[in-house]
Amino acid sequence: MLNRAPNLATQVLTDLERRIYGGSIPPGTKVNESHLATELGVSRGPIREACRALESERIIEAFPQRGSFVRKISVKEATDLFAIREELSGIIARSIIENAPAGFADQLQVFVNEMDAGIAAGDLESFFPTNLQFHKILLSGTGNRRLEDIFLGLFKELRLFRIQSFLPERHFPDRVLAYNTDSNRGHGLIIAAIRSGSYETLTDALRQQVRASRDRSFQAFARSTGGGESSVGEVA
Amino acid sequence: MLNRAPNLATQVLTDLERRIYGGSIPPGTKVNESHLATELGVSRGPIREACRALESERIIEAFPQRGSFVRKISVKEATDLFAIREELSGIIARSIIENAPAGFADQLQVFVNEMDAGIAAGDLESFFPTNLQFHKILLSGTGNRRLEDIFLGLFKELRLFRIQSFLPERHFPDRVLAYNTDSNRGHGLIIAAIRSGSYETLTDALRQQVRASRDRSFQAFARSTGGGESSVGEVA
DNA sequence: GACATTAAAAATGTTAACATTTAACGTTTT
DNA sequence: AAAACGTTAAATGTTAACATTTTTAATGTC
Repeated sequence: MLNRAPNLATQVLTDLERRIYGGSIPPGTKVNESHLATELGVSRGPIREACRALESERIIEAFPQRGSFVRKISVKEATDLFAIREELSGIIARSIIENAPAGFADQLQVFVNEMDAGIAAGDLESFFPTNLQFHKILLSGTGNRRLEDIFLGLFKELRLFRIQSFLPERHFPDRVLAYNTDSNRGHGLIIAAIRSGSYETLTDALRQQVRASRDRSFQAFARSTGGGESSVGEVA
Repeated sequence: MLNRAPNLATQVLTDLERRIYGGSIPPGTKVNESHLATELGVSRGPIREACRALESERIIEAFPQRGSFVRKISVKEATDLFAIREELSGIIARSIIENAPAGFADQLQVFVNEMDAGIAAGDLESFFPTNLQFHKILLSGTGNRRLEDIFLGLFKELRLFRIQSFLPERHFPDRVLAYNTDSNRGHGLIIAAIRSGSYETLTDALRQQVRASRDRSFQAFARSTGGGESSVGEVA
């Protein structure tokens, strides 16, 4: 195992999250406790604890006596998630304008540059983690810890939805890169809005980012439908 | 154990929640795995799973090698939670007006009547569970499952905050009953707003309910401060 | 009497084994 | 060949025991 967390359950948790958001355990996949335990060199206890946590985070779904499966997000669910994200734009913008420290925009710019570099290098793997980092910092600017958690939860759940669409497009890197380019352009507008100091401008930028993200996601999903049942396997 | 859930961890989870929201395990209390296991007649495995779930739900806080403690909610945190609840009023109102089925208001009225009856009978214990039921039904009217979960999560977390204030007032039942009376009056206004079919009216009613709830909570907290460190014990 | 030291007790972290249920497979039957 | 059955393998649910750490209590010292 890679990290040095205080206990095994937490290590398993972060490792599982990394795999799921990395796409190596796609939605619909069963998480086999014994196999995963053997692979990670731990017993099933910590695995079960990690799965309970992921279940509460709505990342996996557990069926009694059947096992745990990475959740599949339906179009209806994704629509609902995007709607909530959009609705939170106002309070996020207001909180950031009121609470964000000096140099906050510069801090965010670093991640935008990093994502741009990744795009230029044709790197498909690094965008999500860096994007997540960007949003973590962005939300930390609100000073509202709970708002942070809620938004990041929605963000991660929507990642599952995108994976369903993008996995079939893994061999069309240009599409993913185009998606990332658009997304990162939006990040730039958010930073500009923060610099403007205007609550309304930032709200608009955040709402627009959510809408654009939603449209891109649904377009990708529409393209992927047809092979829509997606691959369902078993892991570890 | 009282319920017939599919597995022990789920049973322990619901039992622990009932105890915590019932006030028998107040914020700050440590949850002793061994003691609880003995009391419930199960091993520590299911206990640890339930604790992991409660940790993800932000009900308890786990410190490595130290144990799990029922969370104490600070005034700052409560303020943040109320702010998010208020901000969600718009999308909740809109979703309910658009999606709620016929007879929805009548369905809610049942719980308001039940709470009124409890108040009249001087029952301090039944208000929260029934109030939770009211909000569960109310939120289910949105048709947005995730919005439901987020709101109920905030609602439960705020319950922890209120418990901190109300436990010292346990021997001033009139104060709690006055609180409940005010709260239930707000429920009536929400139902009336739903009947009106106006999105704006319902939004106002929901916002007003949040604000009133916040004010009442902070007043109770202010009264309880001084004995503010609250009782910290250990449980089962 | 307060403080540091140390030994005992208790609590958490972890594992391996057992019990029961579910899934998989081959066989038989129609 | 398809479906139903029974058997076997595998996976989940659960427990009890062990290892390590933390807490508590006792002891001794200043």
